[in-house]
Amino acid sequence: MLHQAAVHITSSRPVISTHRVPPEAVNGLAKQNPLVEAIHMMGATMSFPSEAEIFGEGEEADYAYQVVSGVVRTSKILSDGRRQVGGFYLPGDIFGLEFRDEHTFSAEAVTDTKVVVVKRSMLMAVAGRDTRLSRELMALTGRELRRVQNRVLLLVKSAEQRVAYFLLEMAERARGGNVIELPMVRQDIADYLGLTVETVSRTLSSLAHSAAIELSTSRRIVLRNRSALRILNA
Amino acid sequence: MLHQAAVHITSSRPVISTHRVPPEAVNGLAKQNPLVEAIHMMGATMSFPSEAEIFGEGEEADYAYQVVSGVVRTSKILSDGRRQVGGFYLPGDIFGLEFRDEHTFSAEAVTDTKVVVVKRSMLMAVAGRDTRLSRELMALTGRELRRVQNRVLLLVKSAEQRVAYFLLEMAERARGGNVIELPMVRQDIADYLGLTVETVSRTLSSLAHSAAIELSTSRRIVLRNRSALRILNA
DNA sequence: CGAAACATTGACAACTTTCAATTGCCGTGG
DNA sequence: CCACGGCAATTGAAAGTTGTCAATGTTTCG
Repeated sequence: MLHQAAVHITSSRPVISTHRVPPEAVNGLAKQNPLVEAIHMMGATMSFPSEAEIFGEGEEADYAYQVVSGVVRTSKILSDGRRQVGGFYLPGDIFGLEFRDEHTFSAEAVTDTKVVVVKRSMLMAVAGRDTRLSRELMALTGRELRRVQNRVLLLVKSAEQRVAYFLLEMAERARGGNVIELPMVRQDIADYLGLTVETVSRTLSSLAHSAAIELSTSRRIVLRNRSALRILNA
Repeated sequence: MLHQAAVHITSSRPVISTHRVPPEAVNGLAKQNPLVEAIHMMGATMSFPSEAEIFGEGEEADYAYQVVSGVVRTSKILSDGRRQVGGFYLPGDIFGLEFRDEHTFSAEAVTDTKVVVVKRSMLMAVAGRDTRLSRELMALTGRELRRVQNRVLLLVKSAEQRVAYFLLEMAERARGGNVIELPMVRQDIADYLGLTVETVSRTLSSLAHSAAIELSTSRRIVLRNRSALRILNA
């Protein structure tokens, strides 16, 4: 039952820069979203090197974050030593916003990463006055809840289904068409899907053999037959 | 991979009664909770016989519900025919409140059940004026999110750990001390934990052999050694 | 270039599901 | 009241899936 768990300890310090990032810089979805606007108006940008911790599990959840560039993962170490990855956040995604004073997960940079940080109290204060913002916060929460519920549904499926789902999800979110450049290592994927690295690796190989995907390099995957992947998921 | 799935089809009609239920009637937690007060002020009570559907997956989520008596489960049929149970709701618990217009899960009465129903729009209207209520709604959402996240952590554990967790959770929520009167059948438990009935049954038998629990009848379980169960969870 | 980290593959073990049979429980009707 | 039927629960045996351990191959980066 004990999978190996990859626990990275990095003490790299983040670089804090005070200049403002124009909202348009992020994924183009900035306009018309009051939440994104608010974050960029009031926030400061910070840079984290690969594998650096952005915040720790149990720390006070005083800030909300939005990815500007790079990729972030949230994770939690289970009592048996394994690690569960809560999710991956790509440019434009918001993370770290909690409904209680402690972070449930920790957050780490998967690659060199830039994020915008804003104090939660500030966000809440504005939300008290701006209905659109508070509505947007509700919507964000709803999406987050749905995302976690989908993970529950995912975790009762077979290894093949989980991996197929992961590939389709990444392909859609990263918008690289059929080519996926994975920013994370196999261990991250395994801990996200509740599998071992070996099972993830074997499943990918098997999907490659059945011509559903192509493994150019271990980090670059091409979807050759999306519907085959979707059927697995079905 | 295909477990058997228990799909119950019942066409029993609910009984709608218009009289108000005094808030104190519910679990004693009514006072000081503006959300519970609001529900009972504005809501109507409905009765559902065992296994009746309260709302269906995909239906419009116009109402929020609170259990008065009995037990409710939410569930979803997966494309492969299996069923995933989202959660069990005991007297006092609120369910069916969504952030979008469709229900993600369906809800059924596990036993004969009485619930209070309130229109979501009414709740939201009041929340717009009453800060305490809107704060309570946020808190409820936060708890729900945490609950689902815990289920994610649960589903990556062994069958024994899942069953132990389930027993401890039920014992705590039903407040029967060490005696648990299970309102649901084994299939419900299995679909909640992402296991098969056989595995649940075997695990319970094994826990009974190791003297951690006692199976008086299949519906009545006595916790004999809570710390043994907790260690499994650890 | 070479070491270290990452990824893949194989063989085997452990856990869970599947299929099948049996037992126990409970309500209904004779 | 008891017997019967039906459903729920348990148990057994076998198969399938995933995890574990170990070896080998590959990539990355100083």
